[in-house]
Amino acid sequence: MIDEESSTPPSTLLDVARRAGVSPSTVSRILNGTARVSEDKRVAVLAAIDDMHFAPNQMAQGLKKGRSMTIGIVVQDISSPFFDETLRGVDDGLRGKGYTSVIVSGHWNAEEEADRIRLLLGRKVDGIILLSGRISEQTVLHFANQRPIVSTGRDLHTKNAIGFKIDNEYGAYIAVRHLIELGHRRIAYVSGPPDNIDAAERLAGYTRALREADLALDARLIVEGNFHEASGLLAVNHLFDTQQQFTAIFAANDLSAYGARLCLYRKGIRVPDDISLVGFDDLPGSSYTAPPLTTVHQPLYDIGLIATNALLCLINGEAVQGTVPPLELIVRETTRRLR
Amino acid sequence: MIDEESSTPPSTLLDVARRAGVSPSTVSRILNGTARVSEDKRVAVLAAIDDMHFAPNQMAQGLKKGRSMTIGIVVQDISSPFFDETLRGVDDGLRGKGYTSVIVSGHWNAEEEADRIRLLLGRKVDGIILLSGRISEQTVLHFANQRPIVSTGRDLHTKNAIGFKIDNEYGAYIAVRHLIELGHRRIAYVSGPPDNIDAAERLAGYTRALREADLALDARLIVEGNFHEASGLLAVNHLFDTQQQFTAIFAANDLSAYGARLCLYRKGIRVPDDISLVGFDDLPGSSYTAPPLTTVHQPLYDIGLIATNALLCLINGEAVQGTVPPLELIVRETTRRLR
DNA sequence: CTGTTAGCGCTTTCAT
DNA sequence: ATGAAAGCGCTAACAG
Repeated sequence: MIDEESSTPPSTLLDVARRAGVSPSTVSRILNGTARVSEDKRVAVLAAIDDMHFAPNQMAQGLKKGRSMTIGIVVQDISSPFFDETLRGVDDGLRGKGYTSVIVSGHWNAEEEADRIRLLLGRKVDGIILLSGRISEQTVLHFANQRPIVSTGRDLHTKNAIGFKIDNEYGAYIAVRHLIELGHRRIAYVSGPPDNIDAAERLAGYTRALREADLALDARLIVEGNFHEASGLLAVNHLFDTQQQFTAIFAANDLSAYGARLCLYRKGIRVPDDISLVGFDDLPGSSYTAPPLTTVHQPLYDIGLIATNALLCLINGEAVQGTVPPLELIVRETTRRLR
Repeated sequence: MIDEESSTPPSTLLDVARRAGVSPSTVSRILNGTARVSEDKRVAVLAAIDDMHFAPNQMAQGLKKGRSMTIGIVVQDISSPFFDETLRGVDDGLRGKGYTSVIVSGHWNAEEEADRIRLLLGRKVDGIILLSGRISEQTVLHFANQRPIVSTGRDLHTKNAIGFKIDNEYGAYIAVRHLIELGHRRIAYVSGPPDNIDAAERLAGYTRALREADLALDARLIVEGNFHEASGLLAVNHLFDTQQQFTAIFAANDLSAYGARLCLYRKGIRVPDDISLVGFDDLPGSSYTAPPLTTVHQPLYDIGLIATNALLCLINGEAVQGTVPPLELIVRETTRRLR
């Protein structure tokens, strides 16, 4: 291999200064627009920067300024459509602001999550966005006095930590009420993990909708899932194995709705003709399932965007603005009127 | 709000040294295991570190050592199941290695991609993984003499840049051959964007399979898509609008296969009974569509893992190891024998 | 085994 | 308007 292409040692601000025949401070001033510089020097420096391919070393800048221009994002799963949508919002919220994000995963584990936050803090991120965090509010607050934090899934509102929460109970409520309005009386529920707060709230919404309609709550119609496709399939299978009677299924999230739908397909049961199905999340793929899924739309993208703006505000000591749009039922083609 | 919880100014190595009554070098040595230190001092330092909640400033470390312990990942879409799987591989490949990754998106745009790479370089990443890059090989090589790069989608093998390429042509070939073996004669193709190299190669595979089976290539059966769901739906719609006769559809990727499937559903056409369908990618969701999708499995996760290991090798000047497993057809339930 | 010293590349007073 | 100098927090010779 020819070595002439070999690693150019990256040029430094000092190199540029020498080449342009000015002091380092002058170069720095031009770079940051910190002060006026005479036109001739400016031109010389810009030229030098250009043909030396100079780019400031962000680590040096960061060390000096005490700001890394990096924010940390904590997700629970590096590869899930759920987090993806939110990340897209974050990405857009950061665009053009000069910030970069580093994404780490807590893997749905409070222990690991705290660990990753410590890592981010060591990396001197300027702020943290916590998505579906598992750690306690107290822990969040603890970390928050090192760096500002905005978190989803909790209501927080202190000087350096704020949180947005969506109304899971309400979301589940409107989903089930929709089914009831369609004439369904026996509605099965594929739940989320019992230790998950979102799951618990959705269960509460399911319960309330039933109660308000004077429908009996039948525990046999509630099957535990874990938010993944496989659990949806298993859950519905279980419903059939135990010979439950039902005309509709409400799944705690879209992924488990997909699993439920596959189970139904396997059994030759038509959706929505024989059984209605509604999910929760409205993942991007849910408008392209066959048939497209009726589901509760979570403003995932907006949440990412709003959280990012809020964090930027906290970082700059500005007042935080923006609220999360409400949940909304998207009626597509997996539900229909009974009879 | 009570201010007593207010921002603790993060303690520095010097603080620790003072508190433990030793020199900064000693603390550094303990931190890095660089040299032996007497037991009593070690204990004192560790204690100090502990109760001052000290964590080394990575920016300072990085500046000094010239290594940021960060690698950059360039994807084209921050929220796509395709990149997700690969990122999961990268994440696992990095685990426990002390490296953090920063993910940026080129948004399927060569210009922006180059921009993001420059950004990563400015952030002093120790290496870059380029996923489905759009920039020219020359550009990659150019950047590569600043930092090692490993790229997917191209064959590269220089001192500081290596690339892995999957055999798209072969993948498409086995997909179509499967259909032919099942007795299909008129096989429609929903292509990818014509300027996309992967798409072009897949088209070549489709063509070869047809040719080898002495089947005529009918241009009317080839409809342009763009790798997204909507384009799959539109493409198949177009096929019907123009009254084409076909018994099977090969879609250039899973996402467009989903769209195609929805179109078929809308028209009341059964899959696979009336029409067979095969995709390309094997996204995680493809085993949970109804019916589960027959598709060409791309080892996305492995690609991420292997690319990461390769990059780590490049960074440490070690010999690069590992090859990407071959593509493989996963026969599920959207294809069936004709008649 | 341990402390002193000199920077890594940049920004920022402080003079001029 | 511009340069000299100090220093962000850490590591790595170099002495001892």
